[in-house]
Amino acid sequence: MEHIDKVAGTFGKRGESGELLRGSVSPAVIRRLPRYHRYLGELLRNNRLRISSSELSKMMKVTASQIRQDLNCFGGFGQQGYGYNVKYLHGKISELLGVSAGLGAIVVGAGNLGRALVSSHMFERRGVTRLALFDVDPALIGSEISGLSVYALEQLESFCEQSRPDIAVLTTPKEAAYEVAVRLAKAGIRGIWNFSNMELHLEEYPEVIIQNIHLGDSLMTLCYEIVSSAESNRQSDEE
Amino acid sequence: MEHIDKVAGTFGKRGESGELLRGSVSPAVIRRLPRYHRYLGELLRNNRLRISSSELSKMMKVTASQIRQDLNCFGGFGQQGYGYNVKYLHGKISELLGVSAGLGAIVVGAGNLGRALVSSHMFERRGVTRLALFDVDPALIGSEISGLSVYALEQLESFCEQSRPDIAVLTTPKEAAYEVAVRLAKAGIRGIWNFSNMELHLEEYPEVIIQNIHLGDSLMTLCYEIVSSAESNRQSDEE
DNA sequence: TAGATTGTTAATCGATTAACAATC
DNA sequence: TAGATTGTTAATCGATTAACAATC
Repeated sequence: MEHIDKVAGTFGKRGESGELLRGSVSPAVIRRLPRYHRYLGELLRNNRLRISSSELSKMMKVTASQIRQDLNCFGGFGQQGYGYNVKYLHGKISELLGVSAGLGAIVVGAGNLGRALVSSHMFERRGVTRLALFDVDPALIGSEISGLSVYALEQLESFCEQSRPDIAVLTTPKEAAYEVAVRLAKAGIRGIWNFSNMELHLEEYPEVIIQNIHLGDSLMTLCYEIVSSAESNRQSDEE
Repeated sequence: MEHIDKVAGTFGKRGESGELLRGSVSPAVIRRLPRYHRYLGELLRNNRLRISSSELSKMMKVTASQIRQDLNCFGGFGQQGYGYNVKYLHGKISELLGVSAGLGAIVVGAGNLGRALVSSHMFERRGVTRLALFDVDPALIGSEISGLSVYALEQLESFCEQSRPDIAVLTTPKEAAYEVAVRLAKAGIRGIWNFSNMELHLEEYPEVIIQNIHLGDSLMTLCYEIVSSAESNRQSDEE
């Protein structure tokens, strides 16, 4: 493994303080990072020591060129003639994705979706600590879901002041979403993972990073493709 | 409204049998359609009769050019000097997205996420009928969730033969996903909305459309951005 | 008609792929 | 060393934006 230590010491686009530079990387590349992370995690579990961009490209159904190009945005993670050390590369991408950053998350809205998300291993598996849930329903407040307390929404600010969560998962009805988002922003939240069906854009708080998720949009593109494929079949039948 | 009837009769890229052509439209455009649909639905609820690409562009934070370019892939839905008729355009996009196609969906896996999805209004709101759930847990089989029966997974094939669902929402554990997907493909499903954490690619059944959803990936890009913004703050502090 | 706004072409920008020199 | 495979530059492709003629 000594060659990897050498690589790590020699290459890599780093800031003065040694961390990896992320600033100027294109969104397209960033969106692909979690997928690399997943595949490398799988290889790691299978005890693979090394992988070449060409073998990985076959597994992931992307070009080897893209893999090399993407990884190189963050530094030279591989080695000519050898490929990539799976453990090392997985670790580097983990680092990029903040797996070791110790982020904490709260879930606002303890309905079906809130429960489903908080009950999954999604957070812990990615190094994110689940801290608490919040809801307005008196029947839920004070109860426990998946080992976490459900607090009253009024307690949001005091909780944030004490526990400084980084991420808020928003699963409230869309009517409440904007108000809650502003309260979260004021309370110093750093990112909002928004599943409420209201698209959020907090112009007043540009420092808060928002991911608007619309599961319905994804269902609709699936429907589009189903209906379109039916149509093209019908058309080729007619020919 | 007569001008719109005229537009509808005069323009539009249509096949011989009159339906809208979808075949050659770029994926980037298709992914944006559901968002147009949402914003137009909102305008419709607010009783707006017409909208120009430039006003819509301000609402949606995209360029007016992109809106016109996108909509024109499917035909001339607007009118020079007037803009777009909200109801007409919303209807056209609904049609494109298959809202009126009468698709039916089953949910395989009645865990937290399966329940959450099936309990939302997501399907009916988009013209998709929820038909049933399937699970292997004897405690769930025979019960009802959100007004739908939970069947044993063994009944999948017989149910599909009878009710011909178009879409299967897959929320099984990842170990089961591939086998279930193949069974669904054999049973004639047309699309799989895959939330299991296994990426599906059914090479043997290219006619089956698969949408692999990885919520964890989206969480990770949020983490990436949070950690990166912290880093760039730190760096500018140092200067 | 005059003003507005689309539809559409051309120009720009960004992302992907190909190719190959560097190098392990 | 020879073979393999990266890192990186150049070429291609696709998507976005700008501009304006067509036209309602």
